[in-house]
Amino acid sequence: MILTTAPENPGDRNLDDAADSLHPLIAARLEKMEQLGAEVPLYPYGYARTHTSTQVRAAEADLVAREAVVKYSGRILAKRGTGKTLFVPICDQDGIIQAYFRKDDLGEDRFRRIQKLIDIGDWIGVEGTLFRTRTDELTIAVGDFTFLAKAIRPLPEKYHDMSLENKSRRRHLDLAMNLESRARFRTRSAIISDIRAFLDEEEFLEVETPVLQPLYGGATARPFMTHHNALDMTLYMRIADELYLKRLIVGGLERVYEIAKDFRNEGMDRTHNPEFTMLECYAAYWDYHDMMDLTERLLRRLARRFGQEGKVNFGEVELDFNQPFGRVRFMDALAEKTGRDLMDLSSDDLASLAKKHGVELKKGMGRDKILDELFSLLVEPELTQPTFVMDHPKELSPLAKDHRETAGLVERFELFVAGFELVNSFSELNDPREQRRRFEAQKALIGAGDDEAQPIDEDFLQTMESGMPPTGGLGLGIDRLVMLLVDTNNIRDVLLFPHMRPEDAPGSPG
RNA sequence: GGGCCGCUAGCUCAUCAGGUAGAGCAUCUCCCUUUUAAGGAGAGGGUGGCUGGUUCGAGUCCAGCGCGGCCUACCA
Repeated sequence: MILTTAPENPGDRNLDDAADSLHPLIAARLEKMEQLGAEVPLYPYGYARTHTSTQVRAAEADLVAREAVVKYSGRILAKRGTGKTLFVPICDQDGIIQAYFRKDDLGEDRFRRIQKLIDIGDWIGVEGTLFRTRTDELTIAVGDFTFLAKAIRPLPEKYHDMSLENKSRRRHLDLAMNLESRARFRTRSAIISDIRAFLDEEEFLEVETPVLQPLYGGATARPFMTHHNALDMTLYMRIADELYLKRLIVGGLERVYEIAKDFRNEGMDRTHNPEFTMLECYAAYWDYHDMMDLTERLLRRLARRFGQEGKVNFGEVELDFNQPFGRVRFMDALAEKTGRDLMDLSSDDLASLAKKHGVELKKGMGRDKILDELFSLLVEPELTQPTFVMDHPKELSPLAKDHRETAGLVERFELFVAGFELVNSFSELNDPREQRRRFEAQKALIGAGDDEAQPIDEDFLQTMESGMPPTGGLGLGIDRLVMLLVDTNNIRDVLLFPHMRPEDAPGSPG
């Protein structure tokens, strides 16, 4: 819901015009703003604060002893008046410090200004000395104050939580009202910084590759399409960084990584957003065993920094990253669940077995796809503690290298935690002839109606023909990692601006 | 995509059985010089998501649509 009776976007409307159509709450604030403007600048250019809330609290003893005047600033969260005094909690980035305004100290005019013209939601700077109230609340006794900015719209109610929808749609209000929401997003930022620090220590080079690509690849997903006007050509938003990062390996950059948005034109739910953040990293001379080692060290470090000594509470379970991660071969796990070695099964027998276990068989489903479905159904839900699933069927992994011992498999692993896939990695395929065959097989899948299969990328094949060293590669979903570490099961809690459907019905006038 | 639930004041929510709407916070007026979900007295504020239907009468019953939440299936 919105305050004004007409357009949702405040930018669509000149708030000074058509006052009769304004919401009364906004009209009242505009009126006060006018009065206030006659007394003080409405939009000053800065404020020279001396202390943040954290610094005030840290230095309290010294500041009180010296009777020092501090200058502190933030947003007004509430006003509690007793006629000739006023208590005002003021929130800055880190926390809240209460200010105490007293008529006798400020004089008639200035006290009326804070009492009548300045609203909850406004920004203000206060200067004064510190004291503790009767109820032991650290407080600034205000000697003077400076108006910093006006809020024309009211803040949400302070006592009840906003709905998840409102938090997601109006993140500025969520952040304004909920310090724990700010903390969650700071944790996200700290996690990403720490991943960068780790990879930098491991001598990986951070790079940037194109978001707009003439051809998409590196994952199985439907892309977003867009159009370049000057070139009059279709471009795709990337679904993965993989093919470009491998070009850099071919070029001789031995360890590269990118943390960036990928875009997949698929369903949305509490674990999927159309754009999401992915870490991909590639190391020359490494295989997937080396990547498992890297993964384990990275996640253990993060769990020690952001969890409790390497353990992470997630919902009802405690995830332990201190122990060596579990390892299970893809086919072994399936064999254990079904009591049969599925490698030797005929396609018909496999299909009927899958059906028995509740797999929905669709047209164009190859046997490896069926195996994948079976695995999702039977094995994944039970993979709570960090577990590497290794050595997948070939068809599902068109960019992974053949297994060095077992025909029909590739050297790949996925790391599962709390039942969902966090990391996907392989010994990268670097034989251009084999890569071409894999692309041909994908093309056949597209022909058979699989709209997630990858198109043939001639430019990439040509790159690989220049010679690619043995390489290990890895992709890690950052959003899901953050969800694990901050203990939430909804991706909207870890995305500042998750994609939301428009509130207005489509086609309504702008 | 499927199932279930929801949409009422700026925010969070009530409204039993169909008789055209209430509370707390916020806003406005008044009282109160250490409050903290401040308190007290009063006032204003509503296209009950949208569109249709049933009915003398619909926030309430029915249908369609929109948006959201949870569960479920799939791509990270």
